[in-house]
Amino acid sequence: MTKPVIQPRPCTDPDCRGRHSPPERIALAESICAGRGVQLTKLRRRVLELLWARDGPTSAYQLIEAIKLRDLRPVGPPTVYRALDFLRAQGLVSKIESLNAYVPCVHPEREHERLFFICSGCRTSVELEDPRIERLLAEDAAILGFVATRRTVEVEGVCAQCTEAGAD
Amino acid sequence: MTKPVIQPRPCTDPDCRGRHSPPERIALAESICAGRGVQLTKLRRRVLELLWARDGPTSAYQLIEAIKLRDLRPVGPPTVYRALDFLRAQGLVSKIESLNAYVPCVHPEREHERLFFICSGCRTSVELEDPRIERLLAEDAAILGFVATRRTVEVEGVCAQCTEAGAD
DNA sequence: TTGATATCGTAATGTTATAACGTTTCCTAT
DNA sequence: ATAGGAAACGTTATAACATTACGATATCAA
Repeated sequence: MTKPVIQPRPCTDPDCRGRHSPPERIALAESICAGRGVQLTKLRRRVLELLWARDGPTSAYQLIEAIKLRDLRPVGPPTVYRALDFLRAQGLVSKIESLNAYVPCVHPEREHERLFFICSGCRTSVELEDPRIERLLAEDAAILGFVATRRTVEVEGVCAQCTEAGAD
Repeated sequence: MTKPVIQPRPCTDPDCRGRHSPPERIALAESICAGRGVQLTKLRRRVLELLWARDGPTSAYQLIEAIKLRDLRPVGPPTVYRALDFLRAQGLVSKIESLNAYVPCVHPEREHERLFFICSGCRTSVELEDPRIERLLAEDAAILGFVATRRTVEVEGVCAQCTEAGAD
């Protein structure tokens, strides 16, 4: 049975070949967008960079704040939400529904569904792929005659480090 | 391999023995709460009844509207959110995170995790249990050393009826 | 250059959820 | 019965998240 591919930060995937620094993440995003004929504009790239610069799931309004503080001009909510919509559509960013927050995707070049493990101690999240779960969801959907378009799988709890630290 | 227990409305579970009319749902909730020594107050029961009276996931503010229209006194958001928190804690109601809306649980007496299939055509949802998915999530959590407390599994798409009707 | 399309800016508003604090209700011990 | 305490509820205000609507700008192809 296939082992799930574990992708915390830092990534433990042996296939990564070091594509982990922010510039490399952005370069990968650029190349993906170029290959698809869509534009990773300055603003969209900025939002993606900010997400990578953060420790955990980030709300749209935190992004607005970050841009206000560190950038040229302030932006309004629609501007950031449009950028997030684009990045989500390209699989570069995922929304954590249970937090109303956004995270950059670790391996956008693999067009897989993702699961998220969200620590309530340190407010970080870990992204995983598990094709076995995808298969079961597809099976259940088939039983219902349901045509699936999107999946949300989120597990809330306490990560190993926070458990050790006694925090929660 | 265990088949998932399918629980649409109307329920297809042969073990149900007809516990499906709203009064029976409420009676079941009453007995569960009594058994746990917690109170299903008038307001909490009212919110649960309203959820059962609806066709699909219902927002907190729709509940506030419904109470304003059909009941004695209007209530504020905190009142409804408190009732929802209680009902969720007792497993009588689930929140659909991807919709910010709430649904009554079909079989609260079974204390299982649930998955939801949400139709974007008719805006209804179907609740399922699939222990196999629970097992895989537990396994992935164990690999991460993650202690899980809550799960959210939601599949968005188009249900069989809406597919047939050509709607989407 | 012109027109078409995509992207972004801005103001206003809509929607979802919680904080803070006061009141009521109900149970229990005396 | 009644004082004390806990749980539930009411009320006002505000915080947090997201979208509508419309205009301005940029980009690119014909």
